[in-house]
Amino acid sequence: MARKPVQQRAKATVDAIVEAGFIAMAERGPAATTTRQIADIAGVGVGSLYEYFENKEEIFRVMSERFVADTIAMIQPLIPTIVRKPIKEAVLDLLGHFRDFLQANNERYLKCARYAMALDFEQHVEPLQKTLSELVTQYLMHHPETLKIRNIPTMSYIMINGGIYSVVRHLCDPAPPITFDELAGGLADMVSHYTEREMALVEPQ
Amino acid sequence: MARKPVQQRAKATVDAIVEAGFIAMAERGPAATTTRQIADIAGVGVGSLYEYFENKEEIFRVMSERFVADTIAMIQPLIPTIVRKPIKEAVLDLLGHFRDFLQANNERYLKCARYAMALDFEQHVEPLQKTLSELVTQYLMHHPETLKIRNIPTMSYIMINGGIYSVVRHLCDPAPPITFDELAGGLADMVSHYTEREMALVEPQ
DNA sequence: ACGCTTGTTCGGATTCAATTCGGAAAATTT
DNA sequence: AAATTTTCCGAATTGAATCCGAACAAGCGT
Repeated sequence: MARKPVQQRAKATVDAIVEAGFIAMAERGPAATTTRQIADIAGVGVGSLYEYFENKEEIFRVMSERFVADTIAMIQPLIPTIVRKPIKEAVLDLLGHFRDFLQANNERYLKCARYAMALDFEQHVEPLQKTLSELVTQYLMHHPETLKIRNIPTMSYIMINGGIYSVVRHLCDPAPPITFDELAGGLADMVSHYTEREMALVEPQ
Repeated sequence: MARKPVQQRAKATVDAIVEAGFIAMAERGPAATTTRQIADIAGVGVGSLYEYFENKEEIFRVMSERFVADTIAMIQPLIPTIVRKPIKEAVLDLLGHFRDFLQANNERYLKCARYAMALDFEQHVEPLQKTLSELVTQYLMHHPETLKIRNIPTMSYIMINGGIYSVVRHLCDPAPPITFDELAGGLADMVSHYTEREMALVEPQ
């Protein structure tokens, strides 16, 4: 950000620009949105964009950050409930909330996720990964028997990355080969089967 | 493509442009490559780009298509060998080849995959998905006992999407939290455990 | 080999979006 | 209410993408 807004009026301008960024991106996609469009939607002059943002990229960057922060804020309060559920229900619950979140406001965040996963690829989603890792850790602590599972960091990595991508990809697909419930159920089965099999393998020793 | 090259000379020009596209993309990333750079690397005038490509985007599109086609050509001959192996080895084998393929030529295709997954998101990778689905089908036919598994299309969808993304993401990450071998082993365990657990569940009936 | 048609190359001219800049307007401070 | 700081703006600049028509090369029938 080139300059910090100090007056109330300026803060409103910054908000309007970011908001306009979401609207423009949802309408035409990130590549096709111009600075003039964003400025028009926000109701400010083009020059104003550059008072608070280095360039167009930074507007998208701030949008990504807000998206990730909102996602985390959505997940955090779910954690206490989720960690007490059986594994399969826990996954289904989390995925259901995630889908609703992505689709809210005319899929604002779904479109953003698609973009965030594209350009940044790791930069901004990292805090989200961290939150989900935290969720996994807490889940394991609530289910001590699962602590025997090997390779927990690896499986966590796979499920978080693969899971997020599969869901975003699926929701973006206008003609998906499977339903969302099948996908969610599949991911839940994947986790629960892995857990059960691992525990069965370790038990005999 | 605006026009088809009919003479040999023109075909060479088209090839040089696509080749230059790969080089420029590997050096600076897709967003920072200009038409002039591509033209300079290819050793042609900027105007020549537009003889055979509608616009810069189309150059990237053709690159994506070539990448996917090459990936498929890499996988096809592996199928007969892979389908005869135990599930875990089969996955490890496939992933190893995939990694080597992505990293060849100074990671040319890895950089391309990152981009292909970004903008297109489904358009051009679809043939690859199809090839991998075919591989799964053939694998199942060589291991009839696995046909009892439920939700095969769903699991196939998850493993293909989540697997490709996890691997590409991991290879792009300059400081990955786990090693590639751990990732590959984890994916292989994921598949094999799921398979074993599903077969155990269906057996008793 | 020669003229004619078609295919190819090129780089300057054009278009369009991103970014800059300097001054006007609004808010805040003195 | 003057001075100072903050904010806003849109015309001007910059640079990249794209167009275009002239010049060059290849194929082809005679």
